[in-house]
Amino acid sequence: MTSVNSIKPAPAIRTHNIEQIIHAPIGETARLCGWVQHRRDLGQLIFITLRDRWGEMQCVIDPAHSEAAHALAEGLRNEYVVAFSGATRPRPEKEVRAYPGGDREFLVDGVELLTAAEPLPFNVEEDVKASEELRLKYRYIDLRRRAMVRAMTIRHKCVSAIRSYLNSHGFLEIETPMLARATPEGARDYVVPSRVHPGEFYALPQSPQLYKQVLMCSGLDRYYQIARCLRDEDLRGNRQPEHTQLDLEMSCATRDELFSIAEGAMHAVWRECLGEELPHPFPRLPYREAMALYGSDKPDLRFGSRIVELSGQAQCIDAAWLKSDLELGKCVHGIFIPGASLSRKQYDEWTAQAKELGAGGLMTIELSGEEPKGSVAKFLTDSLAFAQAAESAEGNAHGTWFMVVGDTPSNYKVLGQLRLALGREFKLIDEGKWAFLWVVDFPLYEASDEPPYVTPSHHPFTMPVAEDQHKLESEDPAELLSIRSDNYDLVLNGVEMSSGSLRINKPDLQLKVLRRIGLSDEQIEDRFGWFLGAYRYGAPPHRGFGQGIDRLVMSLLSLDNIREVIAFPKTASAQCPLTGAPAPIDDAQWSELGIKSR
RNA sequence: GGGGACGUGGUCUAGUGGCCUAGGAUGCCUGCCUGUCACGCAGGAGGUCGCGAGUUCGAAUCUCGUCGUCCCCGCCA
Repeated sequence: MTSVNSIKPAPAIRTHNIEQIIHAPIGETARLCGWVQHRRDLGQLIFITLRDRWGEMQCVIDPAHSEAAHALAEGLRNEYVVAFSGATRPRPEKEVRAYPGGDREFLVDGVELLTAAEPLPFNVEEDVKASEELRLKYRYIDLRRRAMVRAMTIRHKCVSAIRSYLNSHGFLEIETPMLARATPEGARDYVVPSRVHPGEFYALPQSPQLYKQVLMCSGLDRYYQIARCLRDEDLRGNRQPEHTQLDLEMSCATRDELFSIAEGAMHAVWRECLGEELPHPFPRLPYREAMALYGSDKPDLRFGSRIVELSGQAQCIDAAWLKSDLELGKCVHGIFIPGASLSRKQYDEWTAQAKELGAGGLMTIELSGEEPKGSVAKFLTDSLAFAQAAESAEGNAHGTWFMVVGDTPSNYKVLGQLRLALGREFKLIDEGKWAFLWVVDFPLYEASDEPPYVTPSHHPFTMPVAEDQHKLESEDPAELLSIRSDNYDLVLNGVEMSSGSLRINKPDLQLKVLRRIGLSDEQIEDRFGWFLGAYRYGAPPHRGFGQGIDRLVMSLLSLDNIREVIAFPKTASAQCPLTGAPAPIDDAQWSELGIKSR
């Protein structure tokens, strides 16, 4: 019998990766492996840029140094996988470059071709020219690009920073099933047929929401999971059928304690991924104020130009149509855009946009010059009022007021949208800024078009505040809409990053809320009976949130397309160009599953 | 479900009724070249203009349909 010790270790395929050889002392002997990024054949001398995940190294093959290596190197082509043995040496002084490893080159004395490559469907270059469809079809090539390696690396660091932060704060990472039970409401489910139970189906989880609440009932107390969430809905630039979420839940925690954990995780991520320190603590804004000041439940705080009520100042606008609107009880709201000055054509374009958003029209007063200009300037009896309002809103009276008249919620909506568009147009947004904030105290319900004309603004497991719980019995939508809850979103630069709440932990209250969304007792028992059961045997107060990891990584990298941060994403029609999924299954599978095709 | 944009050698693109036998760049192939780094120079191969129908003497170009991609609205508790 051969002793373990008698087997000699195989010689190394690779001794250094490129990052290591870049940082090794010059003169280091090594064997490098990588892809031929580029070959520059000068006839005698051949230069090859060798690429691996960590970097690039210029390799020199000199026939005067090694005839054999040179003969082999002549046959190398782009994206061949090779092993070069040799040693680094300093570059001639004139040839030194500023990039990493630009002070040295790798003089090759042995070339081994590990695998040849056919000519590629597109070039591996940073300024990629191939269409996105082609990049996805050959994703394994696209992922060789530095930008993609960076995205995958940052994504890894982000998740890893979150894990290590939460692990050190007493959280357990617990996996929950992918083969789950369909729940009514919400998004459409992806469904998986059961072979063992013909005609019955699992649903892939839209989120681990119910499982994590049950884990709290089990007393696991602090749970998190980097969880895949699946929803069969139409896609967008920042939406995929499967996305990854930091799902977290904690028992017996105040809102402040939960925020401190969430903020700590964000601090860890920014430190690990970008080496930046975020402000502490993140500002908080009640939902009601967010709507009144920014016309949005996810305001972009990278610039000002808040919404201001100008009904008083509007008395100085002597126009009959405006007076009659004000007498009808309508309000004037406006935002002041410092530095903005509009041509007639631009004014018409902004007016068209305001009308599309539901405004009757758009009033402007430009305060940049001697005399006020703008659409209602000629009706002004006193421009000082608007100058003062601009001064107190923005500390600046050079710019333009954009104003609408109407009922307050509609004004907020229009100005909230205009604010973002104007902020972009007039370059008010500080792109280098990370404007985190908590939007808190969302109402339990928001208005809906269908009976009962309200829908949960977060989800039906959110705790209504105690004093408002009696209103759950009401049939009046206005009454229902006034129910408050301990419900919060984390917003970054105008994008919703996470969403959470204090959960209901009393079975009778949970039952009431589920009835409220229009479910019969029978449906509730059938679909949520198991969940309510968990609540009957001792459910602690608990709260948590879910945070979109894809969006987080997009923010870290300043990308606006979710596909750029996912290794193998789906197209807008939910297909995978690489594998061809989804695809038909064969007849045997149909019959084995006991289901029929339409 | 609705709306919009796009589809031309491997890749990116020019071409808006005849001047197109479809131009360029890059990649690929051949040759030359010892300090290149998007190497350079010379030559070469490579296209039924997404697919189908129609209008026209004539269609990459106009019309309709269809397929695919992207974006927006709906949808996404």
